[in-house]
Amino acid sequence: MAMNKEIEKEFLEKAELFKALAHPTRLFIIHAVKDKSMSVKELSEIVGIDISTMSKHLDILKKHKIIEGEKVKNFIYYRLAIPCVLNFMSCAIKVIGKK
Amino acid sequence: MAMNKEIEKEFLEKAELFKALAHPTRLFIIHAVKDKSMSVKELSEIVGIDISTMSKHLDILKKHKIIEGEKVKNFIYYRLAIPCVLNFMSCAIKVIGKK
DNA sequence: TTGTTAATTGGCAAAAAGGCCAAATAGAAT
DNA sequence: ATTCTATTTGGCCTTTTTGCCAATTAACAA
Repeated sequence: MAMNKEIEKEFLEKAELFKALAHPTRLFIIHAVKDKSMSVKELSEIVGIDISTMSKHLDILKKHKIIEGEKVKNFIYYRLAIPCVLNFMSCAIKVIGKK
Repeated sequence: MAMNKEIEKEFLEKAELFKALAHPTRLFIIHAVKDKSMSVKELSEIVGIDISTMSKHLDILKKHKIIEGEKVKNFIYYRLAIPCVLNFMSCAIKVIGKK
C-alpha cells in the first residue's frame, strides 16, 4: 500500500468528478434535466440564482460530460448525458440513511 | 419541477456527502482502509502530509460515518464503515471512462 | 513520576470555489 | 439595420477549504 504517482493521478481525477457533483445547485440540475431538457434561464429562475451563476454551474457539469446541451433557436437546452450518475444519487441516499 | 425547501434540504445534504469525498487524499484513505485498518501516523507517512492534516481528513470522513476508528493502545486504527461507498468509486471510473 | 509517542485542536495564511454585476456574444424577431 | 432575448465571460469580492506549525491532550512505557 503506497501512494505512487499512478495512484495519485487516479485519485486526483476521481476527486475532480466528486467536486463537480459537490454542490446542491448542481445536484438539483442533474435531477431536473434527467427526464426533460431545460434552458439556462428556466433553471436559473427555478433555483432563484443569477443566470450567470447558473451558466457557470452548467459549464462545470458540461466539462465533465455529465450533461450536454443542444441549441434550439437562441436557447440551449441541457439534458443528462450520463444516466450512470443517477446511481450515485441512490447510493448517496443509502449512505446518508445509515447515519 | 420546482426548488422547494424539502428538495433544497435533500440536495444540500447530498452535496455535503459528495464534498466529503471530493478530495484525493480522502479518496485514497477510503481505498487504503477498505481491507486493512490503519493508524493516523501510518496514513500520513504513506501520503506524505503532516499528521495534523491527515487527522483532519479522517475527521471529515468520520463525521460522515464513512470510516470508523478503534482505539488499540495509544493508536487509533481506522477502517471503512460503509462498503457501499466503494460502489461510488466503480461508478466514478465508468463516468470518467466515458469522457 | 517522567519521558515518549500518537492524535487532536487552534490559529493563521494561501488557495480554491461561489455568486453577483456588468460587459460582451450570438441569434432571433421586427 | 435595429432591437430584444439568451447565454457566456471577466472582474471583483466573500466564503470555504486546505495545510502547515505550534500547543494540547491522552495514553503507554520505564
